[in-house]
Amino acid sequence: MRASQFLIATVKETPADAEVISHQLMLRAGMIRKLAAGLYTWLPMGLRTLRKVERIVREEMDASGAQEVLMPAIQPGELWQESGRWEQYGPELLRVTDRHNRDFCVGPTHEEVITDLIRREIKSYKQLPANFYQVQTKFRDEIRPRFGVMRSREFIMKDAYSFHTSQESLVETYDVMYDTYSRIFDRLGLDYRAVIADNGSIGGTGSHEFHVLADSGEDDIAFCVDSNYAANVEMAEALAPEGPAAPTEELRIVDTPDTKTIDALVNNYSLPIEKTIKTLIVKASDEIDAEFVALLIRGDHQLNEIKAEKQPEIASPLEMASDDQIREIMGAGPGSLGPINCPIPVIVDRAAAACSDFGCGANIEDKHYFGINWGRDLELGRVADLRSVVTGDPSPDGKGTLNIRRGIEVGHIFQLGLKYSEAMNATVLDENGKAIPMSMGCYGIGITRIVAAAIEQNHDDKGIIWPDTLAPFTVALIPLNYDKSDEVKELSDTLYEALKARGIEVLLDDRKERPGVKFADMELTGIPHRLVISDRGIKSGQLEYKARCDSDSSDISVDNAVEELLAKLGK
RNA sequence: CGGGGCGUAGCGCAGCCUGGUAGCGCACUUGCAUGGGGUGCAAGGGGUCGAAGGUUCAAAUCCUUCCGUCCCGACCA
Repeated sequence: MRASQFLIATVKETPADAEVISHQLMLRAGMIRKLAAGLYTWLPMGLRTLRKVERIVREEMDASGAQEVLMPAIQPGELWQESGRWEQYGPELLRVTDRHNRDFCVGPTHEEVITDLIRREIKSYKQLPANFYQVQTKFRDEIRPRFGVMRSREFIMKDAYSFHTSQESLVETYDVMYDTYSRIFDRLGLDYRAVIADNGSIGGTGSHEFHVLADSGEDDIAFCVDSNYAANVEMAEALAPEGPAAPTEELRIVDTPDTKTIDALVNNYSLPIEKTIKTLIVKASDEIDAEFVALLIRGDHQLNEIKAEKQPEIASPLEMASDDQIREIMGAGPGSLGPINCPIPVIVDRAAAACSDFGCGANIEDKHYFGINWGRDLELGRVADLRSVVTGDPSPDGKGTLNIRRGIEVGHIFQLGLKYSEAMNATVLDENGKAIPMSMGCYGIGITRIVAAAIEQNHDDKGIIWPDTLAPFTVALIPLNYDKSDEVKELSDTLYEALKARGIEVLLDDRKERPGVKFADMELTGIPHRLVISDRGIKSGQLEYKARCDSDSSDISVDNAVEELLAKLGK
């Protein structure tokens, strides 16, 4: 491609509304333009990279045995009524009506459509298992679209759906997809983790999210530094520590005016924060004979709502007691609460249960107990895993310690089980001629989001640094004085044609621009290899080559330029 | 949804407080010079100041409403 014939829409200034680096660089490099909130046009420069991501995903999906289909973006509301999601889905589902006033939606996902297709087309167990995928535009009316294509309303997703006669078969395909996804993200050159995920409301048995590690991510990922264990922070189990140690202090009650927070307790009474315990009052579930439950968490730890909601005694969704309710039940306000003389059931976090000689509120205004020990001073209540893991906690797989980083979710694989097939009556006949609902799996990859995630991991102060696999062009030929020097023009054109003939994607920057402009644009857009063609170089017989990711340039001989350049590309 | 910020040329912004008919930088067009890191000089083109209503002799500026857009929030005792 000649740069003079290609829209190079680079800009020097960073648009004011771009917050994260990938969004800034995609705008500055002329990859995307915003049409409206959460809606983006892909310009030629961006689309070339988007297509590369798609191609890698297609190649690996095809290699896994999945078959490509293409389903409509607009879906009949009837199908969503049938699955029950027309009511469940909420305002994120963009609903429209046609001229006959019939309900439709712009598809945020395609379980209903594929299930409808398969129940019509597949009748026998002999046709299973089968896995169908598409690369297609989705629409989700996000509350808050942000970060450019990272969380947009319209986006391109690869979604796949598998069908089975048994759970075993589903797990088999699930494992194949797990490996396929790992290969895809390896080929994309991303630093990622396969994360054990919450099944959420969709139900089912197994689920992994694939997260690209980046500070701009929207999820906290706990992962083991010594093994491949990784989980959403909400999901990671906090193991029980050793303890408690034998008591060394006497129980005593202390006047603690103006001490309503853990910080104040630690600062005013030089108590180590691991020796403090906070008491949270939450609504009880219907299963027990109490209105509220007290949760005990170590002062330096945080309550994990998801874990708490899973406790049978606790109401789900989690609801904290109001200040007034707390005073009424406990006889003291927030900041002075504790387990001693506590009138309501208590659940103790594992780490709190391992504390000795600890301090907490006395259920009397402005008083705390210090030197508390379980067993000696009060009965230990039921112990449970209630807190979120923190950096340095032991890994639940017993193989090292946990680290926590932000992650961008770029893929999700999911064992759906019978949820849709039962709701929509998608059955096949088994060996005995009996109709059974098909087990289903679904597998998504955010194609557009991957482009942004890749930039988050591959950039410097000059711009994007594409790996060869994702770059819009592999080589930039930068002639200096292309319009004035016949020698430069001739050599540039010759090299351009020769490289094209060898299947290399070349951008020949034949624009009538100054060298600095061309260098800056090629660096901003992240083209991984560049070759400068100048009179000076021709005279000396050596052309300057530089890789985008290297700081130094090297020479390539004029006479053997194509072969030497191909060698640099590893071809 | 709650809170906050911002809407002035394609982009980045000033002007608004204290009303008097719009400006700067980049980009764009033309010319000359320059020609290995966003070059210089000169001359140009481009704006219903987000929209509607109001106050006023006069509104980008003050008031009201609406719209758009961005950020933050939706445990911690």
